[in-house]
Formats: sequence, structure tokens, C-alpha cells
Amino acid sequence: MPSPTVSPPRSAERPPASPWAPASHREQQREAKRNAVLQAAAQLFNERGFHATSLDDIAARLNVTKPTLYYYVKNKDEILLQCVSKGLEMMLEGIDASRAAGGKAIDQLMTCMQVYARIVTMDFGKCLIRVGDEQLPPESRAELRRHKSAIDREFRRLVAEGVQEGSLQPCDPKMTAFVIAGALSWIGRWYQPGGEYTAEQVAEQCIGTLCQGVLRRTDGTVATAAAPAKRVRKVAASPPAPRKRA
Amino acid sequence: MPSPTVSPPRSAERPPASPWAPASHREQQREAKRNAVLQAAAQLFNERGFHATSLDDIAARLNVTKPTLYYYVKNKDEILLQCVSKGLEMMLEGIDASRAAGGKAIDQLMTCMQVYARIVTMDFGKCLIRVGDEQLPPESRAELRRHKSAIDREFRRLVAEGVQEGSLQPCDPKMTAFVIAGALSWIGRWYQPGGEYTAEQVAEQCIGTLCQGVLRRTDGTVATAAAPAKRVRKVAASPPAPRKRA
DNA sequence: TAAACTGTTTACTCACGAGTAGATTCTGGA
DNA sequence: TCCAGAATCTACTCGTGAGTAAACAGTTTA
Repeated sequence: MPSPTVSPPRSAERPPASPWAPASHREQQREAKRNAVLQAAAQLFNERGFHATSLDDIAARLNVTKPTLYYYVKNKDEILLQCVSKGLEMMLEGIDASRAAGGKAIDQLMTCMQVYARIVTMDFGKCLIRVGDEQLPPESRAELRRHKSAIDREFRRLVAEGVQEGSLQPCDPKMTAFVIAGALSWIGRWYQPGGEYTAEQVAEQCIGTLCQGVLRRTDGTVATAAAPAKRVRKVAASPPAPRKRA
Repeated sequence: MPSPTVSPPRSAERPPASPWAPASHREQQREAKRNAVLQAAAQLFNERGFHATSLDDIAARLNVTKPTLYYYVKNKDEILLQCVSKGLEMMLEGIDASRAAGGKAIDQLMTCMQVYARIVTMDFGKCLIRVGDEQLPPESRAELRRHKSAIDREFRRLVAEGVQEGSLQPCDPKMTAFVIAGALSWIGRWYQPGGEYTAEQVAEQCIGTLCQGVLRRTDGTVATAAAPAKRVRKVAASPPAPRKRA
């Protein structure tokens, strides 16, 4: 990769549009507006479903008209794909971060669960789990599925390792991963910000229940590894910084 | 209400169409066909989503043409409503049965979980949890939500009682009910008959994980009340017999 | 065998929503 | 102050899918 040269003279014959040149105000604006389109779309998709949301609906929410949307996105399918991708992006980032942080499998698993629970309460995360991938055209759908199953694989791997290292109950990692994903995804179905609990509290309680199980134990023992509520380095909160990956 | 008279002569002037008269062959046929319509619709809704499924699709799967469907149902919304209602019907029936069976709260809860897990693997059950209620017209939606929250309430009640009687971990029943419903509903999202496990095995494993939790316990103790796998009287398997309820 | 009803089809209507062409307004530089 | 490009709008096209009218075929009853 060529090292960034000194910032090029602003008034070059052809503005070089180099990626290293500071993004112009225009470009920033454009990007911000594009994001607003996606955000509004994600919200509406979550409220009404993909097919039940028209581009006019989205445009109306942004106080513009339909053709304006086409200035920022290619078509409706692309909007959905982008929304879902943003959700995935956050997930993958959080998972990568938790892996990078290292530690025992169980610790990484806890972090992943926190990340997962947090993201499904956000617009793009909700979109990811609410809007079925069957809505997408075949190619995008295949890509989406690949990414989703990457997440699933990571959960299974962590569960399997957790069992190995003795911190998790012996189990079928596949099933356990599904139980975890199910319980946490469900949050995105009922959680409304401004309710009885904050998103963090919900995450903590759900994860706690998943870890401890619902049955009362005869003795006073609680459980092995670091309690569920163990605060983890806040990771992948919201704005998905560009990440490279195959 | 007039008491049922002796079964009326088959060749009365006006065939009385009394509900006590044995259903004619025609009526049976008609009912069977209507059910086939709903079943096919449910399957397609689950595969493609409600809006992405056209009435022509449904008709094609049944080897008839669209107008034929209108001979059996009022419109597309009604189809969805009926599918979802059938799913709800099964749920409510199962729950009623488990309550009627009596016993400790934890036993009833186990039964309910089994019923729930079983039903979400079936066409109408899947429909209930996959197809968002936001697709329905306001009135039906409200009714649907009422019924759904009745199920939720029952789960919360059982959890609360279970805590009372000491068989469940102290917890917020609302949250725990959500975790249970989430993990079990999720089954309906990934389970495909003919896979590695049967629906029963899946249910058993998931319920087991929910009960015991994923964390390994330091001592050998397992848990209090009757193990998760405890076979319960098979209840509300499939065909929802007509049930009366407000 | 005719009348009456049941079930199914062909051949439409009509609304709605995705997507586009081309005109128009706004804005940042020279 | 003017211009070029950016951004947005008005006014369309066109396909699809819900729902319907009316004809036709099949079956039962008199």
C-alpha cells in the first residue's frame, strides 16, 4: 500500500479525489444523508415489515420524495441489504474484539452475548433478526447466510471450548448456541427503549438466566466462572467503523 | 337454547342444517379443502413471508386457480388470521390441559414448554412466531396480541409460582418468561424436519439447557425438581379440536 | 330430464408501489 | 455574478397482485 503523500494541493487541475484527501463537506453530508435513509428504513422495516414498507413511507419519514432516495441508494433491495449488513457488521466487529481481547472461552462467550444482546436492541440489529433473509434476492441472501452462520459458528466454537475448559456444562454446542441465540434475539422482538429496564439491564438479566438456568439448585452453590454481570470492556458500541474481512 | 330434538328426518322439506345433524359428506369435503388452503398458505408464509406470498402461489401449490381460494376464504388477511389463530388455538389448548392436569407449578411449566416447543415446529405454530402480527389489520391484530399476551401471562404466572414453591431460581418472572419463550420460539426459525434431531429431541435438549443453565456447577449437584426430560402426558398434539373460550 | 346448487375456471378491473425521465432549484467556487 | 454540478422535485411508466364477474362443468333432487 503506497504511503499517503503530503496532502495534495486543494486546487489541482482535476481534483484527485484521493481517498487520503480529507472528505469534503459535501461528501460528509452525502454520507450522513445516506445513513439517515438506511436508519429510517430500518426503523420502518422493523415496525411494519419489509414488504409492507413502501419507499414513499421511507421518504415521507425523511420529509423528502421518493426519487430523492434513489439519489442515495440503488433500489429497495439494496436498502435492506445494507441495513442487515450494518447489523452484521456490528456483530462481527464485537465478536472479533472479544476474541482479540483473549482470555478463557467463557469470558469471550460472555462478551459475545453482551454484544449480541446489545445489538439486537438497535435499529440495524433488530432488522437483522426480524426481517427474514428470504426477502432478499438469491445472491445477497447467500452472502447474508454465510455471515450469519459465521456468527453461529463462533458461538458454537466458544461453547465447545467452554465445555473443554470445564467452565460450561457438557452439551451439544449446536443446540446450546441456538438456545443462546434464540433467547437473546427474542429481546429484539419485545424490547422497547424507555420501558421498565434499560437495554443493559435486560441483557444482564437474560444472560444471567441463561447461565444459571431456571431451576433452583438444592445447595447454595452458584456457578463457576466469573459471574454473568462481569463488566466487559465496552466494545463495538455503535458506529461500525469500516472493517476489512474476506 | 332449544334441546336437541331426535335427529330430524334426512329428507325434511328444508334441510334443517342443524349442528347436531351429522355433517354431510359435502361439508366434510369442504372443511378438508379449507384446511388444505390454510395449511398450504401457512407453509408458504413460513417459506417466503406473508407479503411475498401471492394468492396465485397458494393456489398453484394446491393445483387450483386463485378464484377457487375465494370460495373457501374471505381474503388474504383472513387466511393469515386463521393460520395464526390455529397456532394460538393449539398453544392455548396445551396450556389449558397442563393446568387441568394440576401438580406443582414446575411440572405445569415443563409441560407448557414441551407443548410450546412442539407447536413452533409445526406449520401454524411457525406462522404464529414467524409472521409478525403487524401484517394484520388493526382489529385482528389487537385480538391476536391479547391471545399472545395470555400465553405470556400464563408462563409468567407459572414461573412466579415456581419461585414461590422453591423449585425455580428467584428471578423476575417477566424476564425469565421472555428467555424461555425466546429460546423455544427460535426453534421454529431453524428447525427443519428430517434433520439431525427429531422435534422431540430438540425440545428436550433446549428445555434441558434452559433448566440447567449453560454454566458448569462446581459440585456434582444437578437440580431440584423433576428432570427436564420427564415425559409428560402427550397433550394437544395436532388437530385443534373446537374449544370454547371467551 | 330439467331445475338447482356446488365447485371451478377464464378473463377481466383496479390500486398500489417500484423505478425513471427530465425539469428545476440550490450551492460552492471562480 | 455566473456557472457547473449537486440535490431534489413533478409527473410519469409499468408490472404485479388482490379481488370480482360471469360463464361453465359436475352433481344432486324431483
